[in-house]
Amino acid sequence: MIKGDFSRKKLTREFYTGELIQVAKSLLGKILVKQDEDRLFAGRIVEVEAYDGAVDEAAHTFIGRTPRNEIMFGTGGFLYVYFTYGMYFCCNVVTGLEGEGKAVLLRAVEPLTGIKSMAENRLKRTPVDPASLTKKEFRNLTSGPGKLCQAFDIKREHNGTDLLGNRIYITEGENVKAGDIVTSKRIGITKSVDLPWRFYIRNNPFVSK
DNA sequence: ATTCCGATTGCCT
DNA sequence: GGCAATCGGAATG
Repeated sequence: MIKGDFSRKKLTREFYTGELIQVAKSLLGKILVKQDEDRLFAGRIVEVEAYDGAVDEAAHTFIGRTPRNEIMFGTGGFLYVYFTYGMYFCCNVVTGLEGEGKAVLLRAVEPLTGIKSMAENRLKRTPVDPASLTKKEFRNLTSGPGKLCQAFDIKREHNGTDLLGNRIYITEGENVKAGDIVTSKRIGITKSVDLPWRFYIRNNPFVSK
């Protein structure tokens, strides 16, 4: 359905510079695309979390500007990629304006294109026959922030990527009905734990946990 | 220089 | 459900 479909419109700078929570919810159902030299990856965004350095102790920007969070303090529409737990990467969509320090963590996507490559990246062996994956293995390709970055091969070098460029970008997708968006507390954090800033598509099998 | 610990995952009981 | 893996960023000495 999406494979080979380049007709969908890219999200604009105006979209990304909008209000954090609005952007976070609106990202659900959109298509994350990564075009490598030899491979194309695409997945439908099904789970996100919002982070806001102005009020949110869990945000990397809460402590003020550092070399690490420089991209997150920039203007909306750039990718903030960070390394965590000594072995994983997580990627965020920066939102708002220069200096605000707001971003949306991409927590899970539903694989659409490049599934064979995603499986090879996740299982760390090659070749992999996608048809041989069990339902559980298939779900496990992109059902978490570290998993989706490994599947898409998103790493340190992609920090700061302009989402209006041609390497990594997000396009329009299928509309998600408001009633299908679930709001909850965020996962895996120890500060500002009560902010209801996790959003996901109801009953989607790729949503983490 | 040293210490602490994390926006995670996978394996073990 | 518990916990180890693994390392870089930030704080502290």
